Amino acid sequence: MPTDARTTTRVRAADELKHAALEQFSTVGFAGTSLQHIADEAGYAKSSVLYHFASKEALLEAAIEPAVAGFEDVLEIFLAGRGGRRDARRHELVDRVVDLLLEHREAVHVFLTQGQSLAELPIIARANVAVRRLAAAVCEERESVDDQVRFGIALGGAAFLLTAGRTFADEATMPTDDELRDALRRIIADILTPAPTPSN
Amino acid sequence: MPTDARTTTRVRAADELKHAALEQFSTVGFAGTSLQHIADEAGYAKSSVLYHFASKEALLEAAIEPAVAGFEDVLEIFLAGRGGRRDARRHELVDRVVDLLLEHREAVHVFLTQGQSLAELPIIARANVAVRRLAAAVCEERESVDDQVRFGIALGGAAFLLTAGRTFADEATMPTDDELRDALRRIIADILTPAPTPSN
DNA sequence: ACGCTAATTGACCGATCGGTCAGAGACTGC
DNA sequence: GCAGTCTCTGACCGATCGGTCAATTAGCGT
Repeated sequence: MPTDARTTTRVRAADELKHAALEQFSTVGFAGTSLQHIADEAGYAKSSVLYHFASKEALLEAAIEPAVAGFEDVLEIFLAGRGGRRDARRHELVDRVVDLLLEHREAVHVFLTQGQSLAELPIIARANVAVRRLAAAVCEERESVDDQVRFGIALGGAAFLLTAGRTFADEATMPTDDELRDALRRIIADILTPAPTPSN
Repeated sequence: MPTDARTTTRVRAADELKHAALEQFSTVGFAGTSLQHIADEAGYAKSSVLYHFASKEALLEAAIEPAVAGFEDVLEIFLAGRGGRRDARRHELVDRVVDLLLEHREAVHVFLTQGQSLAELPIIARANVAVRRLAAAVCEERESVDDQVRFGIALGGAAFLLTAGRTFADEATMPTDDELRDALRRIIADILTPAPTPSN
């Protein structure tokens, strides 16, 4: 059993590597990222990356697993919940998903935009299942084209905004995360509710 | 001056390569795509790719330039237009952008999601400028956080839906492009119009 | 039939890829 | 002080990367 000092050292190195890896995976893609570059960014040698993680795929899994687990948790909470009206439950779901997006924005961007090409990796397959179940839960029995489009735009759009969107943000007008959280909660709930006639 | 047969042959080869390249660039990313794989997909040798295009970067430029030019055109039409109310002009802009997204979905996905990491390439820099100008045009003088978020979600979400979104689409429920066009026009216009009070 | 050019290809180049391995320091418990 | 373990590293491996080049094939006008 390792000592505290050892544990923190090991954990810190692994965390630094995961963080550097996520940044690269979400901007240049998994296939386009080299272990050498990740190591350089984090201040280690390439061999050190493969000491802490068995392979490039294992590093990806370790980096995005918390985000995938978060989606699964949020989904189960929503599916298990019986109390409250449908509106309230859905608002809760949106709030939780927005929190997830803000906390794990890079990881979510990775498995949303590369879920196709990396589908053979178990962790990505898990993420794809979670996203599909989330879509089914949000659209419920209504499976019209509009509902699918609204869900896809809301989820993909939020993920885009929080990562790639920074490319197009004006110089000093970058909103804080709290401003973003507030805006995203309102706007996404708005998008998923198809402009109901006010008396509905 | 080449003959018709020669021209069509040359054009067809270049088009096949551009099409194969776009599919790879939009799914695994520019850095993660190899010329060898592009050549294999299109049925040519790697040397042939570099015969038709001076470099990997030149291939990217040739593949996405029409999409970038389309954005620039749509933007200028919108900025030059004086007639009609603001609503009508904005609806026209949305319709044209949706058409662009449907026609050039892969190219748009490329420069939206990789505009950060490829910013040093001239064609990508051009695309980034066009997107920024489009954002400014849509939000006009109103530069609230909400407006920026709505624009980012609408554009990024639509691009996501049309490419990566297929990963999560249910088996046989894939809508046709015409259904998508119709839904996108209505929903995006809806998203960009911040839930006006009905009597407004 | 001939020469010319466009189109395509395989062989090859240096660099970099993901991954292996033996060993060098650093720190632990004894 | 010493053995043991954890962390980290450079040297090295076969494969693949983007790119060059000379040679081959095919089709054109004359």
